[in-house]
Amino acid sequence: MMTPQVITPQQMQQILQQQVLSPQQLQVLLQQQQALMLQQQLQEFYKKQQEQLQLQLLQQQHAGKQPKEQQQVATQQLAFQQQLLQMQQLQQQHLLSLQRQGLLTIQPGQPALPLQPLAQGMIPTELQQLWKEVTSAHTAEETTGNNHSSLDLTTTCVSSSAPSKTSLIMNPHASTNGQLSVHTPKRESLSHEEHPHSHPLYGHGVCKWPGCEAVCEDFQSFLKHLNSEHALDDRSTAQCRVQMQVVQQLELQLAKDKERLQAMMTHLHVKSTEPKAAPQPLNLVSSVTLSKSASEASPQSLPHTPTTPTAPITPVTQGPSVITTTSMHTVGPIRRRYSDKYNVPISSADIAQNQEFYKNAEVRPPFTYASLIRQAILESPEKQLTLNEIYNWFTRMFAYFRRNAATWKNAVRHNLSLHKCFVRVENVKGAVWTVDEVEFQKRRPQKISGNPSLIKNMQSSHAYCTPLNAALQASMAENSIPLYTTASMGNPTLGNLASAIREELNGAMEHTNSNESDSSPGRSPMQAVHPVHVKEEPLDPEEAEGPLSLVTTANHSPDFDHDRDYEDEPVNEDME
DNA sequence: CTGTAGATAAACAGCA
DNA sequence: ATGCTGTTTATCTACA
Repeated sequence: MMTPQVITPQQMQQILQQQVLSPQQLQVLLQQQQALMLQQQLQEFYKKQQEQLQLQLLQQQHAGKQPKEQQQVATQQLAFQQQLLQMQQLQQQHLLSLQRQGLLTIQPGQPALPLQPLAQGMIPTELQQLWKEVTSAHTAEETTGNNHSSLDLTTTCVSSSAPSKTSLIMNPHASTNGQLSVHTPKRESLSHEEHPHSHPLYGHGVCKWPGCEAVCEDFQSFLKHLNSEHALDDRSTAQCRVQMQVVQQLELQLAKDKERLQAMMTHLHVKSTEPKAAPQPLNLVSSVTLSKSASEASPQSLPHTPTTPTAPITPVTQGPSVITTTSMHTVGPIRRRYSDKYNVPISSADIAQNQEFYKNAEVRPPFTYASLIRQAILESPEKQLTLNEIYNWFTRMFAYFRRNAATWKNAVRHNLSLHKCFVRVENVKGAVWTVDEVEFQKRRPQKISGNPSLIKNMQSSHAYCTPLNAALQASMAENSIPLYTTASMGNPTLGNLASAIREELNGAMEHTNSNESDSSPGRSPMQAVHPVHVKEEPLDPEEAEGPLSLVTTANHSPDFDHDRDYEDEPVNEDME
């Protein structure tokens, strides 16, 4: 059973679901899978990236001579670059996740192999760096961790079920338990890299254990916290599993994006000089950007991209990524508008991925304040939140909102006051804010004009079941987007985020729906995303399967309180 | 060009 | 006095 062979996601899910194996066994299994997949993926990825870059260079040379074609090509390239960036991001995230949990350790000899030859020219510096860190972290952990492996998953894991796991170490916090004070600097916290105490689970003065984020003044208190709050128990184990799920989702997403990238490359190889591509940019843009980003995919907004609205491009790294041509790393006050909505991610996997992404990367979420506030409120058990709880939600869910508190908090208050859809309700313990769903929908009545019947449908249907369901249903109806009911419902966070995102999609979708739903030959933007099919069973097994209930239990375990300490940014936040 | 919506900034009042 | 909460106004930008 432990043969290091890549099993299918379904199999993995099955195993996870049935829980026939002990958590430890599962983890070991997952490690294997992840390490294997990761290696494969990275190899492929680098190959493709290299190819692509060469292709782009060629194209650029050609395009320089043919002004007319240049535009198309440029557009395609932009989309393409986005895709690649996304891939990078995904890779980074993936590695980060694995690394953060200590799930990933790579055999010292192996990882460099596919990299070395490429390293000279093409590999993004951050990836190289990452590899170095991963490998060095491995050796560090291996040498130190072996000496005093205290009570942690590794110990139990290795001793109980997988004695032969020498190449893969699953070790969430061996180093911390073992008083390893100087840890290999992790890319995770760029701004903290100079700090002597750096830990993948510690950054910005908060514990980065998934869903925790307790404030720890210094590294010592963090260690204490880690040992007391995240010792080996059911909860930690569950959370660990959840994190594995997250990683798995990322992997799935990565696989899909790779496919897409492949298709794009194939397409460009074959047709890059074909004149037919004239109307293409539009379709290309809509489908591609829908999946992610590329505000610059629109030719008009040339050097202007004020920030990186949605593109999961972590500012985590120092060097600009190789393919980036424009400055993609600014994170500042910006004004994003509807254009952003075209960039909104769509699939369930995207959502999961992005949720995790926004939690960790200081990238501005592509949603309006109103949508976010609504989301926060709808996510709450009672569908009502105090202002402070809303603040907390923002900081919890989006790394971006862990800074510039004065600005966005003001904006939140402003939005609460301004929009009729937010209703203040006097409560025993003060005032809470609720959402008037009808009002919220009213905000842009004409926008859905492309589909009047759907509006009625939705408005009557969401009448007043739970706001969440209403929102989801409405969104589903409006956008004809398949909703992975099990997944979304299983996990309020994902579900609601999904609904938020779909909400934001309204505008964009209405567009594409009314204007071009059938104008694109084989791939309308919607189809490009997913086959239409509403609720119930998870669609293609790679998508939404998975015991998301797991996520729920872990993320919302009874004693899981995150509203505890979300004072603004953990004080000393004045980087930049 | 105009209207609308969102983001941001800021002034201000009420309250604890 | 201070900080938080909530309201309101103004300005700017993006977009249809």
